[in-house]
Amino acid sequence: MKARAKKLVPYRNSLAGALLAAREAVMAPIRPMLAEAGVTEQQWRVLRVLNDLGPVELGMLANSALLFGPSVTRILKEMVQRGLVIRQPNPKDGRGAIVALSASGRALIEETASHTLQQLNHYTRSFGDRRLKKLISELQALIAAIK
Amino acid sequence: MKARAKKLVPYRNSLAGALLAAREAVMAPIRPMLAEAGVTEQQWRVLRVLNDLGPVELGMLANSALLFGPSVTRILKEMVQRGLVIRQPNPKDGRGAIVALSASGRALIEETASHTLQQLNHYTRSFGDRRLKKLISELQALIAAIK
DNA sequence: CTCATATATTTAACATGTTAACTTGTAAAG
DNA sequence: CTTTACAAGTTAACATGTTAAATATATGAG
Repeated sequence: MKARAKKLVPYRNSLAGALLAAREAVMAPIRPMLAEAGVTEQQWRVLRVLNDLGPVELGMLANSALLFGPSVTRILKEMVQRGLVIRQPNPKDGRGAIVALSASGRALIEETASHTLQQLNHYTRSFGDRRLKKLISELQALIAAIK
Repeated sequence: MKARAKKLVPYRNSLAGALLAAREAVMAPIRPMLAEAGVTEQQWRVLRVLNDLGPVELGMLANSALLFGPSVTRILKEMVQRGLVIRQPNPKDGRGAIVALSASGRALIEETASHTLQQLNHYTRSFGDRRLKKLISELQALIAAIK
């Protein structure tokens, strides 16, 4: 018998391992689409969150897009230059800033979403629409349970 | 009437967003434990996979630990120096190498797992043992479905 | 055997993740 | 007011992610 730590299951069967593997499997076909549109996965998250929330402060953006503050600073620097987002000082707070989608950022979302949603359709056909919705709600329930 | 393209849901309700958020929530309490043991999350994945599989080639290790080849090269360089793993040329293939756990690597796993498994217990108590197992198997089914 | 092609790993280059320290502005006692 | 504590972003430093190119060896066709 091979000496193996007693209760550890194989990594792919672990919670963290399954989550990471699933995320990788889901994103693998989507990343090329984002590359086609000229955005990284993180830039895409920023665009989506701005699309969800409208103009927001950087801290809120970072939390919502699951990014760190320094990453947001860096990522926004380029996105502002490319004209995808607009950044303005926060009139309510001299320390902070407000970021919002530009028209061209919005256009990029529209165009790219048409491709990624097609891929999502493929997932729902393979896995089941209801089943996929259930999986997502269970993930959210897990997050709520362990917080 | 033609089927209309579905709209983008809020990022946290998307499949990729829920997977990323769940992974982050699960790992947040575990990362400090790994830091305590002196390993990064990626080094921990390497140790776990070696524990699962025994001595393996680098390519297999990279795939199993969900790492890229260059990352494995870099990570192993330090782990070999620290004596956590042992690296030897592959007698069957002059290009490759074989990596295996050292005794101290195995000891680190044993000790750290006792902490991480305790945290996992907390998850199962909050979320339900059966429910958690079901979630993991659904994640694996999703991976299989979209491959 | 020799050439062409494929595979395993490394190196290099740059983007992002991650933590800590720093800067500036806000808020609240006193 | 002024002092002190806190909060928002940035900068800096280093590890890892990620792709492409380079190196070395293996394999198969002729």
